[in-house]
Formats: sequence, C-alpha cells, structure tokens
Amino acid sequence: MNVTFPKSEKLCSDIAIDTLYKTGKKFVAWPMRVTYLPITDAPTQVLIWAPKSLFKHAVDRNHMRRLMREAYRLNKHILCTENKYYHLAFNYIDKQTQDFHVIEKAMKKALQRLATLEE
RNA sequence: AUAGCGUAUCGGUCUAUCGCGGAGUAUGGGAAGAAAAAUCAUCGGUUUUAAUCCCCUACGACGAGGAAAGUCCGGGCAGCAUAGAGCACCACAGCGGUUAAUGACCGUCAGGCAGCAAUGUUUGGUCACUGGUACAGAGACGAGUCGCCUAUGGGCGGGUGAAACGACUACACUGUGGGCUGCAAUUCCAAGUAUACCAAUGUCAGAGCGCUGCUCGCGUAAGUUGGAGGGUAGGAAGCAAUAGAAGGCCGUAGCAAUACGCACCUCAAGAUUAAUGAUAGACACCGUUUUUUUCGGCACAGAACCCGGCUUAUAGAUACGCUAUUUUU
RNA sequence: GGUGCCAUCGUCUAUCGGUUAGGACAAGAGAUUUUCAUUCUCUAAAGCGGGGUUCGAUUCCCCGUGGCACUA
Repeated sequence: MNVTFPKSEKLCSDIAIDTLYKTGKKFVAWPMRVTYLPITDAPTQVLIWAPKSLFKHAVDRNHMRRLMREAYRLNKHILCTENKYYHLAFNYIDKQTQDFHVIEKAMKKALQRLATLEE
C-alpha cells in the first residue's frame, strides 16, 4: 500500500486551482469542505488549507493543515483503487481545532463518498 | 523563613511505526552525446572509451524561536550620474562615555510620580528675533484697576488665573545627523503578444526619461502620455559553511556598556499553494490525594536575504546580588 | 515579504491644544392634517483600549487592538 505524499501529488498550479474552484462540485464532511473535479491525467492532486479568518495564529493553521495531510496520506488508497483521477481541495471550516481522530474519520467518510459517487 | 526588586540562563527527553524538505553519495538504471581511437568505406555510417547534463531508484548528515511575532529604529547588501549643490523637510537634545550604526546601551546630575525599602518609570538645548498663552481678570507683555503711603518720580498690598516685567511655549532659534528607494531591490534564462487602433504632445528653439517636494546642475536623445485592448504570470541567481560588526570561556583595561588579545570550544534549516509532521507508549515536571494507584495539566507561539537593538506575548525551572519583615544565635 | 493610511452619536462626516464636541440622514416626542406623507419645532445619542507630555489632550508622543490601500 502506497502511503507516501510527494510534491507531484500537491496541487500547485494557479490556473488549475482557479478552474477547480470555479467549475468543481463540493460537499461538506465536517469539519472539512471538499471540492472536487475529475481529470484525465495522473496523478490525483490535492490542495489542503485552513483559512486565516478562522485561525489567527500561523501555528494553528499549520497544525490543522498537517493533520489533514496525514489523514489524506494514510487513507488515500480508498480513492486510488479506481483508474480515475481528481483535483481535490480540502479546506477546514470549523472554528475549533480538532483531534487527529476526528479529522481521520471525516477524511475516510469523504473519500468513500467520492469513490462511490463517480460510479 | 516569607514577600519583593535587579541581572543572567533554560524553556522538555527517549523508543517504535509511517511520512515531508534536503546539501550530497552510488562500479545502480535510462536518455542525449562533445572529443579521441578503431573499422567499413566515402566525406557519411558502425563500435569502444566517455567529460558533461537530465530523470528515476537506493542511501542520506542535518532540519524551526526566545521571542521566528510587531515592523518601532539602525546597519550590511542592491539599484538609481561619480551620489552632485542650495532651499525646504524629518529626526535627535542635561553632562560624560560605548557601538558598524541608532531614537539603542552604560555611568552620572536635577525634577515629577509609584513603593516602608531594594528599585522602577518619566521629563530635561536656547528665549536675542518672530508668533502664541482659552475662560476669568483692569491688564497675558502693550500697560495699568482698587486700597494705602508719597518728595507725584514711584513703592507696597489685595483680587483673577496654570502663569502677572519673572515667565511658559513652538510655528522661532542653536547644535548634530539624514541623498532617495527597497530582496516583490537587482541580474539572467525560457515562453508568448499587437511595430495594429483612437486622442494629446514633441523631434536640436529638444518632449520625455534617468525612483528626491522645489530650484539648479549633469547624462541621454525620439518618442512619450492617456484611452480602449492583446499576451504572460514559469525557472535560476540574489538565498544558506567561500560563515562573521558572531557567541562562550580565559586574560588585560574600565565603576559599567564595551574594547583588545586569543590557546580552546560552539554555531551546518532554506520551503515557495510554501517542508520541519502524525500515531502509540515510557520517563521527567506541576496539581489533586495521608501514601501508592488513578485522574487532570504541561506556556507563548511557526523561519521566508542577513545582522544589532527596542516593544509586545509567555506555564514553569535555575543561579547570583540586593531590600523589607519576623524568628534564633 | 515590504511600504503607507485610518478609527468621532445607530450610519456618513467636521474640528487651529481651551467645546455645551458641530452638521446631515436615521430614531423618539409634539405641531400642522379627517388620516398618511411632506413640512416645522424639540429631544436623546459619540472621541477604539492603556500610559505619558501639558495648567488643560478628540487633537501631540509611546504601546496595544481592529480595519483598509499600494507594491511582481
């Protein structure tokens, strides 16, 4: 099982992010909002962030982002079994900081929903 | 012992599993292939060696703070004529010293405020010229009201007010310093587009530009400005051991800040939609409890070219010096 | 990352260190009107937080909080 998370799986292009947020569909898996857009090229690329308006300190934003990244890294095999690829964006929407277990549970739920949704 | 003041130091550790950034290393794999040699044979092809470059794989030292924060000051560094002149403008201001430099720091003098004290905090150039000093008051610098005395020149007192010929103050003056802009500076590479359209202005009697408000001066020389549009928004250097205004220790000088010397020791993050992490367990510390166990807690906070200060946030721990109170000798 | 600016009634704003802190809109009360609107009169309502300078601070200085703009 591949649990790495190299740079090529991060969504970096400015244009791609723009099109993702303009044309992509979204749903909420508390405490995250997921925006997704099916694409043809491999690999699946992910954008993860926590907004400055909810967390004033950079420490809190970094911590939430790192927790979400770990949750995605450990559970991305749920999505990677299919031969379809996505541009994904996870952004944190709760005002409180949460435990890793809460976020991992939400991440599993979100990925399973994505995996079943495209069928 | 308790309470406090000052200066300085530290601000968790280890194990297991998984992951991220990463200078570099590899007789690992792949692609291109200068040059040389050999050969076929004719101006090219093939083979061998293979500098160099790129990608993948494996290994991989090391990997956030005392404030990384605020951006309040100063400097390095970079560009702008060679960084120029004058005015304007801005900052600072007891006295002496330190520093690369500062509005910082050290010593010290005087006043105010807080404290029993140790101590903390804050203010501090000049009034010759020019301007200002509300209300009240006769009068706020021009003089002169009421009462008393009087040699009629004037003197003393009352009252108003923060202040009444003695002043305070800046917009005034003196001294010192400051050229301006900032790493999104600046330089290079790659890719792409519109040398098209409209208006204004200008070509040596010179517009505009050269990052300073005005004047000058210097350089450059055919475009420039506005409108309406078109394209791009990628990479590298700057920028991370070629370390230095570095820190510690020791010695000397000094009350001190600090300077000089220097055997020894320490200091190796470098991302760019942005790494430095997650989970589980153990220990240390703090609280609760008679004790063990259990349970709970474990601060403030995240580099973005680099340094020196200041300010603000901060659970707790330690060292030294000093002050007050109490007790004992 | 860097640079600059702002904060005043519920809202938008004015201000020479000496105020009863002014104006407009909104709100409330009254008058006019058969009633409503318009109009008129009146009322209440504010200096972002904490220090300092000064006889006196919304104004000057320092620290903090929040917001905005510019800059490849």
